[in-house]
Amino acid sequence: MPDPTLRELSRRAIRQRLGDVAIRIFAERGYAATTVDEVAAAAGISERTFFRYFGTKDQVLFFRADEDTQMLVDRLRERPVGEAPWISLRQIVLVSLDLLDDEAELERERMLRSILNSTPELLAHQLARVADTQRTLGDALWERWIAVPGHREDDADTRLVLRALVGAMLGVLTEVMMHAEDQPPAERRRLVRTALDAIRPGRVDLGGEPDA
Amino acid sequence: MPDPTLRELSRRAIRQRLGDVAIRIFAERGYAATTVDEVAAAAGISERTFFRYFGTKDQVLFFRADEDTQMLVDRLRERPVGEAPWISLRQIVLVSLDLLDDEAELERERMLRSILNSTPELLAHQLARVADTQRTLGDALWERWIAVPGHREDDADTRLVLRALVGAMLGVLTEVMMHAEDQPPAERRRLVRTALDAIRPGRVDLGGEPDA
DNA sequence: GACAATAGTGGCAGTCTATGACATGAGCTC
DNA sequence: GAGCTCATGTCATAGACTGCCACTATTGTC
Repeated sequence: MPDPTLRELSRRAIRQRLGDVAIRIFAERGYAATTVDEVAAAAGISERTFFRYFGTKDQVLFFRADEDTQMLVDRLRERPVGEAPWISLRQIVLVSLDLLDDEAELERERMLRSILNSTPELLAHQLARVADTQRTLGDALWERWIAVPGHREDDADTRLVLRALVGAMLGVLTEVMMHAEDQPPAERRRLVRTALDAIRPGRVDLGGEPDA
Repeated sequence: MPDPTLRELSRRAIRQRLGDVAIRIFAERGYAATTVDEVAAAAGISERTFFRYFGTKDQVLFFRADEDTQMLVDRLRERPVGEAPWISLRQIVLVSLDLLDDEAELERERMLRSILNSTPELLAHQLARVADTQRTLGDALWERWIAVPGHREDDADTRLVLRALVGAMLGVLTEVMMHAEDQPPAERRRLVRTALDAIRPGRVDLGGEPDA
């Protein structure tokens, strides 16, 4: 990022501000009961301009999550080539949970979850996003897999298994985030770690049984 | 059903007709490009009345799927008590695939899939529905499990495993339906059967390794 | 620094989904 | 058939979006 031009800075700032304002108002008065106009006004812009930043009312709640997905993929790419897939996954997930150590971030996550849980339409959107993350991470894992000498590009079975691995991991993550939402960050981290270890794959080349 | 009163008959007929008309028009002209008013008019009713049959525009595409879920649960309840969960699941899924032998039903499923795949919002709705089916079937499976003498109601591990079983099964089903949509029914049935056998659980009391 | 090209903004009108209120007319109970 | 309930249509309205146009701010060029 060489040139954070003034326009670009302003754009990011307004996006951020809209995101913060929206999540707070939605949490207070409810998602359906809040109009886009109210959110825009609270952020100091017109309704028309809101829709130039976010295509729809709900996107204002999810743009941060898009960044999270990208962060997971980036971190995955930073892991050493040849590391067993399950180990890589476990690592990047546990690191990303550290975000919740930040008090403000934790509070934000709480509000977001309460909004999502009380609006079926948003929950559906969330599921679609998880499915998307699963696909993206699965592809990235596969790219890394076939980059290892000796691994074949036509190993369809393993490709499927890798997708399943991501699915299992995200499944655990969602389960814990949904059903242990009141637990402190440390406890949630422990739960995730325990669950991940419980379902680790049998195949050693995938990262199973590292201590056997 | 003792008394299919005239009103009730009419209501069902109109619902059915709306569903058929809507899916056809959406497939022809696109979901977003078609207004509710057009669908209602094509079915011979007013827009206002459409919303008395379906709360939202997209519900007209999913009410049949709701019936399918109910059918799965009903069929599960008809299986002998004490049958291993995985066997029961495999059975009811394979039987339900027979629906696609009906030419009209197959064509309908094709149109529906094409509409869903070209509208992210509908795909999200679909995912939410699958999640819901998973919960419902998981609960039903659990009810049957604890009805067996010797099985304990506080066996949280097994309860989780049962949910995971349903998740795995629905995962396979969705995967095949999405990625083998052009295959004839017999081939799809074969794929599902193969995949289900490949991922059957290890624990014998769940229905794994029946032929070992 | 002046200038033109480019991009962001608000206001306005209009479409579409969805809902409440009301009147009318069909079916249902006795 | 009288009285009742329920379904429907019409009308009006809120709220999410979108296209259009005029206006202002920023950028790049000389």
